Order: sequence, then structure tokens, then C-alpha cells
Amino acid sequence: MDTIKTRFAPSPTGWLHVGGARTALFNYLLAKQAGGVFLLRIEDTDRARHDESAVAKIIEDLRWLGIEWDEGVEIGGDNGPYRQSERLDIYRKYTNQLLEAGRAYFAFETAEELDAMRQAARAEKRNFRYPRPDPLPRRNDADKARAEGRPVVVRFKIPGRDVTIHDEVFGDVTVAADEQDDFIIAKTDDWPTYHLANVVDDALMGVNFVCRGQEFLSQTWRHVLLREAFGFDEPKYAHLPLIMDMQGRKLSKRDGAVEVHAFRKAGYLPEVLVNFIALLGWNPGDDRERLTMSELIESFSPGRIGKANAKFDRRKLLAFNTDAVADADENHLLAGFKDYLSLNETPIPGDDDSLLLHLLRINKGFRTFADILTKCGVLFVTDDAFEYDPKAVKKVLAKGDGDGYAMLADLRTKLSACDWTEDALQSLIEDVCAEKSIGMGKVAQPIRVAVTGSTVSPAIYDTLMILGKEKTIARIDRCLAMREKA
RNA sequence: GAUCCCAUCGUCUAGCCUGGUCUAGGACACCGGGUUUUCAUCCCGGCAACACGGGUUCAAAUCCCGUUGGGAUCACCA
Repeated sequence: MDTIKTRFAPSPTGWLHVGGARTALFNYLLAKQAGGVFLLRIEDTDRARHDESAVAKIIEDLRWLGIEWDEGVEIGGDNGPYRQSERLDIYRKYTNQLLEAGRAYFAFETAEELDAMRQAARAEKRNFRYPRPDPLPRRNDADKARAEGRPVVVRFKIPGRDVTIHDEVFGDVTVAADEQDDFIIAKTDDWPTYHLANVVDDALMGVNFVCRGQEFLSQTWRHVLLREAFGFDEPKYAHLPLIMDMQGRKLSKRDGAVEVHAFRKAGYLPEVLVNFIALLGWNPGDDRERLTMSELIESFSPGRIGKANAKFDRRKLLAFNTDAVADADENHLLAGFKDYLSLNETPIPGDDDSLLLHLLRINKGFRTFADILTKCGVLFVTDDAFEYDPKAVKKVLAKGDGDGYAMLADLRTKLSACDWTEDALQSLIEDVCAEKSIGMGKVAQPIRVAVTGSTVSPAIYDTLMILGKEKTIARIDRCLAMREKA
């Protein structure tokens, strides 16, 4: 067989969805592991839902994930153009070919008429099939209809035979002839429908392995029939089980991020997302779970794609990210952290590499970059720009007879006399602990709450070193003053 | 509603094709314990599934049938 050629053909209507990302990934893997070609085509034939900015968004997120195409939009190739909106004349030519061969015909119903027919069928508990007219309307009928202001579409005349799809994942699936009907291939506006454009492009671009979501499986008969009518070769098909939410419903935005970009913005590493979505509906067949892109390429096999829908478990994704971050080298983390900061509003200066590296080090054990921001962001705002969490204040400072405040006042005196090196701070605090025979927590927590407003921050020495003496004292004073007011 | 597809721990899944090695394995989550100046991390231990009912067979998670449950499709959206 020829070298394998796969494609990802998104419709630009918004951000890249994790489901789309998985389809892209599997196509990429399929091509790469066999030394084949992976191409990217934009299917922008839906003018109503079209969003031009989505093209760039999809491309950007694909690249962020590390999925590179060998041919297609932006990089070109021998089979362009790679946007369907630029291939309209091609589709027209193929539609006409069908029309001339009597394999397609014109139809003139309005949406309302079609709707009424469907309603009627429903009322009679009958399945609706478009009633093919006899004789078939010809071009002059179409001209006449157009002159009368009626919509004109082109429908494919199905041959009326059962169609069996040979799917690499689901096996042979047969769609009976009486389940099919004469579907539309050219819309009122003369643009092609998905089925026509997709089939023509795949054939013309040499795509010989079609891997896409399972929602297309029960429609693939249209593609088989269209290909047959054109004399195109059959590609291999592999339909992927769907990705659902934890309730088993279609993955939707309401229960969290579903877009690749959202995970990027939330502080996840791209290779983690790739690893995780690769395991949705596929596995290497052994106990390995952590796989790099090259390991995925090496071990990928369509035969190991499962048939059951998968649920998208965000907690497992988080665990993957936590582990990956712990193993990643600093420069890689630095790049990821900067990307994260550039996408989010943050007081942390994103251009100070040594500071960023320092933050990465003192936050060891973080789960996503967002953890660093929530923990350290407050250290970079002005001293009066953060709120004191009432619960933290109560628990750490006000509890008892204001023991925490007393401790803080004492510490303020000592701290202001400290020469502010990590060693000095450490012995200062340890001395206080020893002197009063109390635990570290009793000393560190009041300071932490005073300088950050919360009970959560990096280790106390790290926190104080980043803040510096002046800001520390200023914040403690603000905290003490707040007590007086209360 | 019609058609098609699917079904192992709460979740991702291994095992199923080529029945016995499965008192069903791994990971996440959860629970319990430990480490830790907070959070997070980390360490140890534990809980937990073959949807149900019939067959076939010496033997079934594995093969067959049915039931139930879930999903997809039935657009001038892709």
C-alpha cells in the first residue's frame, strides 16, 4: 500500500476542543509511526458559523501541543489550496459531473417545506426520506425555480443498496439501503456540503486513512457512495469513541475547560495534555501511562483503539501534570511558566528569568503554574493591595487572647533588627521557637498571615526573602494597625 | 421513534480475538496512617469492577442469545 496519509480537518468555529485535539493527535500519530504524511485542511464551508480568527487559534494550539503537519494551511504543499473556501470551483466541477451523469439532481424545497414534511412523517410514525421526484428536475427546472425565487440545492441520487463500512475500530458496519436518502451535496448558496467537499478533498489530496470521531460513523455511507460515484479509491477508516464528561454526557463547557487553550491558560504543560488525551480511547497495551510524544509515535496502533466512550477525568489530568512538572527540567518549566504568565493577568514580572526560576524552585511540588500564581502573586503587589482573609486572621492571629498578634509584635522588633539573609532569618525564628519552646508553626504562621493575608505561601524564609525587609515590616505594621482598628 | 454502536473498580483502562495462568492487574480518585513552618508535594497501607439473565463447555470476564443501560446518527453543521 502507498505511504499512509492522514489529515485533520477542523471547521473554524472557535477554539480547538480537546476532542478535536485528540483526533488531530491520532491522525498525527498514525502518519508518523508509519513514516507517512499528516495534513491540515480547514473546512470552512459553513458561512453562518464561520469565525476567521478561529483558524489562527486552532493552528496556534495545535503547534503548542507539538502536533506539526507536513502539508496544509500555512505551510503549503502540492495539493492546495488547503482551505475549502478557496476550492469552490473544484466542488462545482464535481457536482456538475454528478449532475451530468444523472447521479445527482436539483431540488427546490424551502426549509419550512422540508420541515413540514419531516413533521408529517413523524406524526405518522414513519421515518422521513426525501421523496425523489420522477422525472428528475433538470437544469432548466432549476433556472425556472430560481427565477421564481425558490431555493435550489443539489441532491445526490443514492443507488439504493446496502453499504458496508470497513472500520479499523468498529469492524464492519452495514447501513441498509432503506436507511439512506438523497442527501444534499450543494447548498442554496452554491457552496458544497461537508460530505461532498470532504470526500473530494480527501481523494484529491491523497488522504488514504480517515480517522475521526464516531459521530461520523453512521454517516460514512454517504462518503462511500460519493467516492464510488466519482471512482475514487476507498480510504481506510478508523472512528474514535467519543469523549464524555464525568456524567457520561457530551463533554460540554459547563463543567470546566474543554478547550486546549483553556488548559494552556490554566497552567498545564502541553506534553501532559497530549499524553492524557492519547489515553482516552487508546492505550499501549501494557502498564505504561506516562508517554512522551516520541513514545506515543512508536507505540501507537489503531488496533488498540477501544470502542467504548471515555470520560474526561480532570483529576487524573491534574495528577499527570503534577508528576510531569516534578520531572521536567528547569528550562522547560521556565518556558512553560512564561507562556502561562503571558496568557494571564499577574503581578509577577514575566521577564525576570532568574526570579521566575527561583519561584519555580521554591514552589517544588506545585501542580500547575496557576498554583505558583495563587501562592506567590501577593508577594508582588503593593503592600496595601491585598486583603486579609478573615478566617486566617481569626485562626492565626486573633485566636485566644490575640496570641498571634502578640507574637507578631515581638517578631516585628526582632525582624527590624535582622540583617535579612536567609541564615539570619532562620536563626532568628529558630531562636524564638527555642526560647518559648513552641513549634515553628506558631511563629511562621503569624508572619505569613501578616505579610500575605492568608495561611498559604511559600516556605516562610523564601517568602520573606522575596519580600525583603522593608515590605515585610510595612506589611506587619499594616496588620498590627488593622488590629487596633478592630 | 427508527437505525447503528457500546458495556471490567467512582474514572482511564489491562485481560476478551486465540476460553483454564484472573482469589481480575496498573494508574487516578477516595479512605486510613506518616513526613512537612502553611498550602502543595512525598511515603506507606486500604477500599473498589467482570451490568443482568439464559445458554455452549469439564471450564466463561473471555464464545452465543436475550434483557437492561448508555451513546451516535436520522440538518442546506461539520
